Amino acid sequence: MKEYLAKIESHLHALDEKARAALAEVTSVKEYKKGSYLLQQGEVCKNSFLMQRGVARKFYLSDGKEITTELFFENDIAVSLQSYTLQQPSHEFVQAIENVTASVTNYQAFQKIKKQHASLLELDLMLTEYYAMWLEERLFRFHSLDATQRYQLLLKEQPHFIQQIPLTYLASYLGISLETLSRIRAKI
Amino acid sequence: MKEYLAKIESHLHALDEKARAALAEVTSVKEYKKGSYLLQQGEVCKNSFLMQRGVARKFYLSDGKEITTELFFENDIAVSLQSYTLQQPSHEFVQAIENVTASVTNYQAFQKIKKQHASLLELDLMLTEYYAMWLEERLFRFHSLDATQRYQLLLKEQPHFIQQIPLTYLASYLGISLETLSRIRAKI
DNA sequence: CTATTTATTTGACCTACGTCAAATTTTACG
DNA sequence: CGTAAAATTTGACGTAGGTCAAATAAATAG
Repeated sequence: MKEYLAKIESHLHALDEKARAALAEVTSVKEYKKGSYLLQQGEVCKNSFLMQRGVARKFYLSDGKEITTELFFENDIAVSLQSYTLQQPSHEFVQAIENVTASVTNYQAFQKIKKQHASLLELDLMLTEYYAMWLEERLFRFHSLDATQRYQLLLKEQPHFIQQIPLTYLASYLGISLETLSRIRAKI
Repeated sequence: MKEYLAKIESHLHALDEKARAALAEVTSVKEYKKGSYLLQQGEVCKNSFLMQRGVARKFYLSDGKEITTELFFENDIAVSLQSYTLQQPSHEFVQAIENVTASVTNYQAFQKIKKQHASLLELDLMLTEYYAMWLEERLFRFHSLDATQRYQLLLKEQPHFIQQIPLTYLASYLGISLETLSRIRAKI
């Protein structure tokens, strides 16, 4: 699955000049202060955010509790897929955990240039496939691994998570309570 | 999200003659007996299966236990996404629960015609987006609903599941044990 | 029909993890 | 710095849902 990222990367580098220019045209760089929102619940996700710097998270509210569903680092693309794809109000928030610099691409504009550049359409497909595989993997982990195993795996794969992400977000990302995560860490 | 299915449907109907012909060319109808496998673990998923008739399920083995991750009915597309996308050996099985008739489309051939018909590429993207949204929804349910709520929701949305699917598969699809599902049903 | 397998229910018990509450540590800021 | 606020740890206890085992019930074969 990691190798698919490499494939996407190389597809990106192989984009022809015109496609690249078209993409640049509909994209602009923006800054978000720590704690601010790239997307709010109820708002339509009109942009995708290619993270250039900083960390963000996606979460929704369930019973007033924040459930963090994704963490975004450099080169990740932050969107609420459902809101973005359907252009409907989002259930999710996207929030900067640290100051964020992102390449912001407008949905409508991107839709338009995908019609003109099949290579961008291909890129979009690859990214979506990758995200779907990532979701499958996440589902697998919830199903088949216990809290400790999930934590250890995350630790192994993404050691930087632990440095930069407050425990609260980490715990909810792992689908466990704050207290349980603390105990797991004490144990290991 | 349901409305996106309608959009896909209408995109499908609006396909130009050539794209439609190209698709037909790389597709053939096949039959699978109840209990037989459309895809085995270890095998590369070289085809997608558009279900025309019958029911199938996708599952993997965890500790020798079968975890059912998806159920396929008429008009669903059965694949192992990871194996299909990466063209690598599958972790998952796809098995006919009842006799199945499916439109079988070859991966390589489809890749080729997507290059010639942007409308097919668009179709592929829409299907993948839909699947990703479906996975997000599934994840949400595991996270935020308890066993009873998950069962009731499934019951409401897909009443035919209950008729046609053995309890074992249903339980594992819902992420609960056979016994718990039985107790839930007794209770309601 | 009867027998044998297979699916479902029921019961007893267990455990991973949640919740609530208090203690402690760390961080941020006047 | 010192103090308030936020984050993390620790403890006590509850519970949803798992596991194992046995009892029925339903399906299928002979």
